[in-house]
Amino acid sequence: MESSLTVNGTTDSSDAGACHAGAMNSSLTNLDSRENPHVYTEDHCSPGAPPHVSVPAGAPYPYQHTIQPEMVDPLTLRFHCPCQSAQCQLSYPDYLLDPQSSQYQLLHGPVPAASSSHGSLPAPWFTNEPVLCSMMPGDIHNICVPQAMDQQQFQEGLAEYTQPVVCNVSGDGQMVLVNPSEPVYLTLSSAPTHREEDVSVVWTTRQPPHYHQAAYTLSGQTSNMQPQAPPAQTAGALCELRSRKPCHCTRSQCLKLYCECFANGLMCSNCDCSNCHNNAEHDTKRQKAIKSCLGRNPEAFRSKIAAGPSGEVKGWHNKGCHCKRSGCLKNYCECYEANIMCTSSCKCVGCRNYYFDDSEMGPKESSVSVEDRGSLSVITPAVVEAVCSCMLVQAEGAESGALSPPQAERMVLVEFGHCLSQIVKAMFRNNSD
DNA sequence: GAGTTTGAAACT
DNA sequence: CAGTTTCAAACTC
Repeated sequence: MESSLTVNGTTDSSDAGACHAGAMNSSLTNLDSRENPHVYTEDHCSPGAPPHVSVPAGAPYPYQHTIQPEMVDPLTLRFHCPCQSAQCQLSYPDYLLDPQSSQYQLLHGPVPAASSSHGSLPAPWFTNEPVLCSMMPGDIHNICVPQAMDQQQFQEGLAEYTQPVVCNVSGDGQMVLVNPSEPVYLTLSSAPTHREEDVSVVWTTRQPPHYHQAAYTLSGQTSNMQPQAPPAQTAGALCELRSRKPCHCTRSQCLKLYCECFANGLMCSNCDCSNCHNNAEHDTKRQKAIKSCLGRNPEAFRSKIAAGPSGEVKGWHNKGCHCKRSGCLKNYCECYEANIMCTSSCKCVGCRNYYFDDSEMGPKESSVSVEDRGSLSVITPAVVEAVCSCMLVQAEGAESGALSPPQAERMVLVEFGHCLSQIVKAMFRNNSD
């Protein structure tokens, strides 16, 4: 998962030095789950990518801070320490880490829902990575509960988890901590997000007196997360989701990725589909279909749109589009539809959906000659930021190593050379396509 | 609303 | 992995 937060505790001071090629080639990402899952640093190699660790957890370290709720950036859902130090290393608070005293734990590794006896829980929808603030709004379906499950099913299902789940939810800054060892019946309410047709999810409970769940809202004007009283119940609906457009499938039984509901990890509800099997009544078949899709592509249910450089939703298409006739200027194009520009990952023909310095222009307004596209599609804002980050890492490394200014300058320039080399290679690849 | 176009997903 | 078919959404009239 190209998630934003990661976690590990490997001592690896070479990470920073290893920044250049990896960051440029993989274009931001690479979750780096290693031994100690509890500490992470901001990643300066690849904006939007998971931070990784260069100092072991528990080691005395002046820049190590504990995550506080107010550190969550309401827009990016990432943690930002107020110390602003490039070397800052954040660790999860004790209440999330201590399995003895805490009702919460971080969830690591695949959720064992696949072994669920009744098979009702959506194992493939759960991320394989730690989920606390590591998910983008578009990933909300990763923690969705099948909407047709009744209370008993839901409780039975959750009871099978041995670890509580810490869920980060919605682009509105909602975060929910759920303890499945004392499961409660969750309901969901929705709120409008950046796209009118999208709906983000807010988990709430029916307020059992002892429920171990906390919902926090980051209101627009305040940076402090305050416990939020559960909103009014949305009786019945366990899962309201983004992209709640009804599908019109006729032949796929809504059990293939052609079906947008299925592709979003949703059961069909109020759709115009025929012969639909994407519902609780056909759960066995549905689970089989999910497995089948994951067999073909383990990332099948992940959002195709990666986060942008600062973690915002707008970023780039993971696989890239393959448009041939639309010029990537119609909604047939997945990039255009997501209001993002095509990148070097795309294999489109005659693309006109790319960035040109028309400043405020988005992908749907900008224009530039097709000939320039090869280079422009390589030097995306993400790449520029990645280059800057890599150079910054070198500068910081030089600083911490007490190198002389000329030596530091040299390190930075060498790094820049590495990055430039990668960019040029990418341009040639692009132009030769 | 019917028919056409389009490109992703699925299949071979 | 490339080519073909299937599919459903987007688009046009």
